[in-house]
Amino acid sequence: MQSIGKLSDAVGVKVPTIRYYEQIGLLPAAERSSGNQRLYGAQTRERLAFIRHARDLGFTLDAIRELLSLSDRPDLPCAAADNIARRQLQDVRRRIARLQALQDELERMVVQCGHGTISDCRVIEILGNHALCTDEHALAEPENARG
Amino acid sequence: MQSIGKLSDAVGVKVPTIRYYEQIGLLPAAERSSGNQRLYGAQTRERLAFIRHARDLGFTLDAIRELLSLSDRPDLPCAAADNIARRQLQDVRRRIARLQALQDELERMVVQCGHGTISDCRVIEILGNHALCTDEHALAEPENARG
DNA sequence: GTTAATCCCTCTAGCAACTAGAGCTTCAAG
DNA sequence: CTTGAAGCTCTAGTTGCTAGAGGGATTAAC
Repeated sequence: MQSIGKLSDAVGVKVPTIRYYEQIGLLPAAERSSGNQRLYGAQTRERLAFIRHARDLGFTLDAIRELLSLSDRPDLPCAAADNIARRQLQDVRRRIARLQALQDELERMVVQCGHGTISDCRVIEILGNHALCTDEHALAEPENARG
Repeated sequence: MQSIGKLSDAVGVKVPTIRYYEQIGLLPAAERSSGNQRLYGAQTRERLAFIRHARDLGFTLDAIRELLSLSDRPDLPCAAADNIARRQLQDVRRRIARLQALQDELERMVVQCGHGTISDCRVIEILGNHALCTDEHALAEPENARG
């Protein structure tokens, strides 16, 4: 059994974050030592590694909760988990496309800098102008919850 | 001059969000009608459109504040802006790299999913197992402030 | 010219997903 | 057996919004 600090080091999730995950029910309430300190076994460590990895990949805690509940019932069809992944993939592709456009503009700006003033740069114009957006971007539904 | 509601519809930013941007100083204090309601002209509308797109691209409000400080002073020599632009570009490149790794992994998941039950599905396994990560992903520095 | 619907106002409180700090207890190394 | 790190609980702060209460303004219909 590991202390919370060792678990933190092993998995790469900060101590308060682990406690937070327990608090919101993503991790089960940990066993306690005689002195009331949390103790973790392999199972919880794996679960935490799963959570950490999914967070790194941009999954919300709600999506992770969903995935974890699925993994507890492996007899269900795969489609549910697949749907979550597909939704994430769509979002990621959209973000990459937009960032690519911005990267192009910023690169051009940096190149052009040194030959004039900011007013020559098109970054502001590009970002302010709907007409210059890609179709994908222009049609994007209102985005939220990126907090 | 537009009411806040029309502006909201035109730009695709919710009314309370516009007021919030004013509150934190991203937008100037709006003109008011005789009845104390906010009125907006083309200039603020463009500024808001800029903010919206930059947010869509994943920039923090602080980064946007910086970019806006460029457009607020287009007479500055590019040398002054060069630094900011380069830093933003670095950030964009890092973002793209991370998202690309994420995209690859999600694509792999979706391909491998789709037959059978969750027990056959590798989404859970892939997310739980660091060894299956791409190098890029495995080496990613801890991400934060996504909340 | 009034009434109803719909906007708009300010203010406070809440969300996700943490993070930081205070003030105290427990553990492990020397 | 001390001392310093690590743990505990609790509260409050962060970012970027979002929702609601309780009221005033504007507009469209009658």
